[in-house]
Amino acid sequence: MASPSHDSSRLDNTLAVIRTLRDRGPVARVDLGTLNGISSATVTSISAELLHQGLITELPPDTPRPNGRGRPKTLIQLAPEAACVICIKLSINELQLVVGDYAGQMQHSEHHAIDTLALTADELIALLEEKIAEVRSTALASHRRLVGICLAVQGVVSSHSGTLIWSPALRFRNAPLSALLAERFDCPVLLENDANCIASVLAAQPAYAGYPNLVVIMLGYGIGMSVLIDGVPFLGANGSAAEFGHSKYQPGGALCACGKRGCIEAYTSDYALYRAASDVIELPAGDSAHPSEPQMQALTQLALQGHPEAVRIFAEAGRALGYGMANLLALFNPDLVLITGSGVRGFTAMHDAMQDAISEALVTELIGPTRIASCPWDRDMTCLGGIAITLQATDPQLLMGST
Amino acid sequence: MASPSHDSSRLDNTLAVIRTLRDRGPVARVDLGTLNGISSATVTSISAELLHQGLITELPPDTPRPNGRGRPKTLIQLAPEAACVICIKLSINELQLVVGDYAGQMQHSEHHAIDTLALTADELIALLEEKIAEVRSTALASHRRLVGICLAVQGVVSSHSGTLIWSPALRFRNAPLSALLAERFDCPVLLENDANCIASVLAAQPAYAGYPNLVVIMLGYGIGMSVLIDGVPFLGANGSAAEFGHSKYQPGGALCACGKRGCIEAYTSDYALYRAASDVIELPAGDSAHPSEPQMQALTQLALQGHPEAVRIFAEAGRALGYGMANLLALFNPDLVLITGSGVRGFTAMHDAMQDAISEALVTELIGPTRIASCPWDRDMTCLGGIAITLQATDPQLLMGST
DNA sequence: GGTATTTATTTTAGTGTCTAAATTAAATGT
DNA sequence: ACATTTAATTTAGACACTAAAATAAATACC
Repeated sequence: MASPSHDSSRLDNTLAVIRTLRDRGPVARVDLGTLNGISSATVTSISAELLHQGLITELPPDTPRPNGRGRPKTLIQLAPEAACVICIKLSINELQLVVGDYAGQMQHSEHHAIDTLALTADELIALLEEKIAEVRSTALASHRRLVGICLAVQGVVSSHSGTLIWSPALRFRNAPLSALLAERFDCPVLLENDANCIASVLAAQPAYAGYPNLVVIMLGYGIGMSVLIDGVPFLGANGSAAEFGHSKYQPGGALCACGKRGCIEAYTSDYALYRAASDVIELPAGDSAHPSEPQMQALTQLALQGHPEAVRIFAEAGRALGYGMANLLALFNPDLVLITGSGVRGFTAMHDAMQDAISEALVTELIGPTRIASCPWDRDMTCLGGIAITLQATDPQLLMGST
Repeated sequence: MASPSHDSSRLDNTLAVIRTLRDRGPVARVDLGTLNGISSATVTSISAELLHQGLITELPPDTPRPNGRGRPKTLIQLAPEAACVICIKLSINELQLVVGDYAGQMQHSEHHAIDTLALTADELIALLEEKIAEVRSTALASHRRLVGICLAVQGVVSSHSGTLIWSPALRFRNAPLSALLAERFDCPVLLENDANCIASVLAAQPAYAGYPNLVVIMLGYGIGMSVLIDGVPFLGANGSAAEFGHSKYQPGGALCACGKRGCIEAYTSDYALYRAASDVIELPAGDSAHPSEPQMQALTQLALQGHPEAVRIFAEAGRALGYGMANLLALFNPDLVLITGSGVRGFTAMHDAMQDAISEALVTELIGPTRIASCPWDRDMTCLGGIAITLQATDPQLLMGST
């Protein structure tokens, strides 16, 4: 219950300094002090230590910087080569591998088209081992060590235990991925939900700072969500919190990929939209259960141009989204809901029906002050987020280890 | 973003000691050390200070206690008279006033039958001022000072700003209650949701320890909920989070007291059950929009005894509750859901339909490890919780003030 | 009954971390 | 050249914690 503090303040302050440097690039010692509420004497002491460990470097004093009167600031920055992490994004039919440096920047990225639904658990592990080993050997040429690996997976994961519980990209379930890879590569392997990775990146952006309760909804092949409370993803008991896509719109309603009926996802996801449309509209050929990006763009265009059936389908999707959102507002009362993911392409066509549904569902007192906004989709955000999360998680060990 | 620690560890440790004493009664210094992970030298130092301030006392050494070998433990305990708090529970047609001592025990309790729905905001404030003033004068005869007042209200409150946003017990809205009373009585006035008060009490019970993500649902005239994450109520942006009663079961469904349709409350609350029943069953006379406890008990008896219409109505309520619960499981993934409130009297009659609805709504992966249990209803829990919350909130000032 | 043993509490000595203030460093302005 | 400004470092001191030693207060055993 109660569990107070020993003297962990040096570690806390060091981590805060590193985090500030990672979030904002080169910063001077004075500013590190004011930003983190510590004296510059302490910053001097901390940075001396980090300099000694090779985790940071001073920028050469001749670097162009805004000068005024007085002694110029000496900016310090994280040493990119001090460490690296590998992030693997696993989504339906695609594997993305990315190398991030100690400053959190993406150094290398590669995509592989994989028939993920055909893989067994063992085949997936073998594939991951192979790809990671390749990427690692090149990464280690320019970085001192590999401090962590992140698996960013669409679906339900138990971050704490490192077990993949269920993913729409895979046929098998309950696979303890982290443990096996951690042993093979001798470093921590984090298993993260893709939406949490994306949300972490968005939350760090200045535009979305100052929203302590942030909900991020990802529209796409499925519907993902992340709830950040003071910047920390809310995970729940076993990591399967924030499964917005499978919260209910209509008991006994449309069939969802999960096998149940009436989920928001069964109305608002790519496959749901395409399924509803292919009955009544002539659309590009292809796998209608797993519509491709061009297929979805064609459908979305129809809706945006006013095709009556397409308009109706997107409105119904928006209505389901709105009812789901009403539950979010009632239960989480967030400061901000951000809607992103590849499915934002059609958000304009859903927006009005969504707003109407929210007003229909909730009295104004319960809608509260929540701001709802959409946000352009950048496919690399997942891995950037995975890198940031992994570096932050492994920093304590890195600091302790090199003492 | 980042905001690390100064040297607040003395305050933290002192608060932890006080909290342990409040939760567990008299404890020896050694045990305070091990329970809180601090050395007993530190406990000696902290308790010397608290003794000096008169906030704790040592128990006389002859007090009967389990003896073994070695020097006997000297138990210390909070001094009840060091301070007091007043907690007022405002619910429909009733006002309860309670005085709590510094050890968190209830010292005095009184109930007043009030036609709350007839009150204007000004009349409520006047009434509260009068009642609080009375109770305070007697409380101050035996306690050194009044450190805080707690208003535990059924409905939506903004704890941070001290504004009552909406309550089913009152006709007016958006009343800044805390500020006015705080000025009048010259002490902090906390505004809390009644469900959060109850949940805090339950979470402190040993039986429910070890559930970091705890959801408490209160069935009764309305439906309340509290989400505790590591023992702390989740409030959201303006305090109106956890409005489970107004999350949706059926778009366009039954009419709710809030004016919208399809809320869980419109199926599962006392008034909803009684409304559904009074159409088809002969029931005791009375205000069917605000059924009394005897009225509800009569109806519940019918369902438990197998009256077909009553059974059907409770099953439908259970189904709505189950669908709502499914959303909770998907979105919060709690370790434990506790169902309490006066409405637990009918929980047995809802249980099976609730479980069926959950299975119908969610795949097992998303139901996860959550345990669902009911818990007997004790009407005094609200004020006990309000006292505990208020003491905990005001302890820092009390410590700083008397330095 | 006296002494050893056990356990609780307090005292002592020492460490780590922080800050304010003083000092040093490195620029610009006049 | 020298005053001014701002940054970074050094110094001196305060606080809080812990481990270990000392003290206190009981029981156990002979």
